[in-house]
Amino acid sequence: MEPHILVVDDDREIRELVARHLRKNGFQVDTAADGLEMRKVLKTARIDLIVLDRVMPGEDGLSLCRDLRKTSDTPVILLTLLGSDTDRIVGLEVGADDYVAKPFNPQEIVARIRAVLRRAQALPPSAEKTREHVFLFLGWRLDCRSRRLTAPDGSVVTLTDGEFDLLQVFAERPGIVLSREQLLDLTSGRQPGVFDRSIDMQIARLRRKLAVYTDAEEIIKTVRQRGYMFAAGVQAEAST
Amino acid sequence: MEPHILVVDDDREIRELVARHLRKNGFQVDTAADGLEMRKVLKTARIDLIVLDRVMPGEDGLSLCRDLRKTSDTPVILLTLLGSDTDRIVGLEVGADDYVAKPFNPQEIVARIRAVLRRAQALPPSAEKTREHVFLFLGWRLDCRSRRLTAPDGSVVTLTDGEFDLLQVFAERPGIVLSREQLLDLTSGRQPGVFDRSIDMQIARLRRKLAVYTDAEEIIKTVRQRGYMFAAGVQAEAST
DNA sequence: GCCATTTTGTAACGGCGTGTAACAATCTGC
DNA sequence: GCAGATTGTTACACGCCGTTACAAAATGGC
Repeated sequence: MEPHILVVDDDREIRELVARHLRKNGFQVDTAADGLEMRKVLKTARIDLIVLDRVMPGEDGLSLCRDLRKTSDTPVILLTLLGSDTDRIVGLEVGADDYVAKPFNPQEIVARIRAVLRRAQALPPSAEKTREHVFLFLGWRLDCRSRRLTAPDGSVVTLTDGEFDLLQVFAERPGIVLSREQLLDLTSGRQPGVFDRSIDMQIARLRRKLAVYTDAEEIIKTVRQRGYMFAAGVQAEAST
Repeated sequence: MEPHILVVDDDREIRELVARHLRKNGFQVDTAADGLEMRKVLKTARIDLIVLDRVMPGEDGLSLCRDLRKTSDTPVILLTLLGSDTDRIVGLEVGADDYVAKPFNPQEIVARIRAVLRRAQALPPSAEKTREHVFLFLGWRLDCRSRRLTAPDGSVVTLTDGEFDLLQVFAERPGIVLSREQLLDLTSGRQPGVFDRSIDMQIARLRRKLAVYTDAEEIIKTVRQRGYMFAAGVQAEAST
């Protein structure tokens, strides 16, 4: 019962290099040169994990991954060129489970594959998934696990922990005016000596991210003298 | 039903200044010049909150506060001289609910008193307190809300979020060997692209704080090739 | 409507936490 | 003991976030 790995890369040399290393470490390996071949393999074989080159001619690894996620939970590890920060972020936003930066250490790939696989089967039914929620409002989508926020037009921003906490607090209380003090309490940002104007900054930063698509004040309204209010009708969804 | 505030300060001028401002804002105010008077007042009157000068001749505000915490939950606001960082930390470690730096704006005191009172009665029964736990092991004491760790000799260190999460994960699983990977998963530090050696760093930093009293390896043992293990018998306590 | 005052928004700075890389120390098996 | 692997440690860099200071906007009195 060795795990079956599918390596997708247009560069034949890298493909074979990776495949060889994986076989040497006890994996069953298939390869594919592009998205077409990949889908063909996926139809005929049981694949436990896909190693996917980030940049390929024709269908890019990123869009392949995003596409895959619509229909399948098969873990994906991205091969990205430089571990540049933008690459990292984009990789996550597309639903990859991990990534390895090229040039890579073969052992690293093996280690990451093992880690992802172990984790994937560690929570197979839906144990930890119970608390995974998605908030929807005005066409926006907030994924609580990845802390990614998707605008109605599909563009994505990743929130920091603080921004996320704040937005979640709001999303759980639409139409309620929350004072700065309440917001501090609710976001666990409450520590003695912290003054409530710092909430303003978090609000501003959050609004800046929301503003990539909408006028942010439509979503988080400021209520003079009293605080802020989340203005959108929200529905929460369990994501399983 | 105005709230009753007790102002404790050896400096008569400041005491009266504060008291006057508080009365002007609708509070009932008592005053005391030292710890003796304070205790006398506390025996005879219902006091909702204590404003306590940090530095006083004789019994210091800090030790008064620490002492108070052993028998009472009455909120305490410390008046500390400069808002120096050490002061802030020490204040928290002693169980104060907030502090105000001198020289202070009278409005600020009022605002902070209101905030602390509102919070105190916002969770009066034990609503949020259910999750408040204290872990005890080998004479150590870990308060989960304040993230303060008290050594058997009474010395206190404040843990960062990461250090706390790690220690809690351990404390919940005494005698179990946890791999780096598990630790990453359990401490929510798990993000794609993070390698497991970073756990070593957290362990090291945590050990450094534990080492103020014990040989840290006695508490967090390293199990070669497999990970780390919490070595102390633990009991958890609800702190209410 | 205008001006003084209060309230909120924002840009810039700095501190703190923490991941990474590089190196030192330690352990294991021969 | 010695080589190689594993773990500990130091130094550094980067990101998040609280603060400060100032600009913009709203409010109220006239």
